[in-house]
Amino acid sequence: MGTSTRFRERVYAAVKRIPPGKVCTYKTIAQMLGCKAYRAVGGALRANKHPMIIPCHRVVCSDGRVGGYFGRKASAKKVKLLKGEGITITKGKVLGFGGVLWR
DNA sequence: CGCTTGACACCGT
DNA sequence: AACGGTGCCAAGC
Repeated sequence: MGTSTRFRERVYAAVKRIPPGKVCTYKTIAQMLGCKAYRAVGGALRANKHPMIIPCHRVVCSDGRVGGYFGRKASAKKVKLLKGEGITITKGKVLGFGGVLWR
């Protein structure tokens, strides 16, 4: 494992609870942790070395845009993973965002 | 200990 | 709708 911090572990714990076919936002994760560190949440996910265990592809932007993946602003891989769970992405945004939003 | 960097969010224009 | 500036906060140097 890479550098382990309490903050990151809290982020990972929250992300692991997102069920397949649903998405959550960086903002919501931060709120669950009791803070507004939206960007720090992205930073924690960027450090995630176990995407198969921590489903970070289910974390998207608050306006429905897919957001980044593995340090990149955009990723076809992230879109593919989401589509594989039944989520439709149109023009880089989650279709029916409110309906697939978890929590 | 201080400055910079983000896988973001929000507001004004 | 699309930019651009500002704010949030952990991590890295």
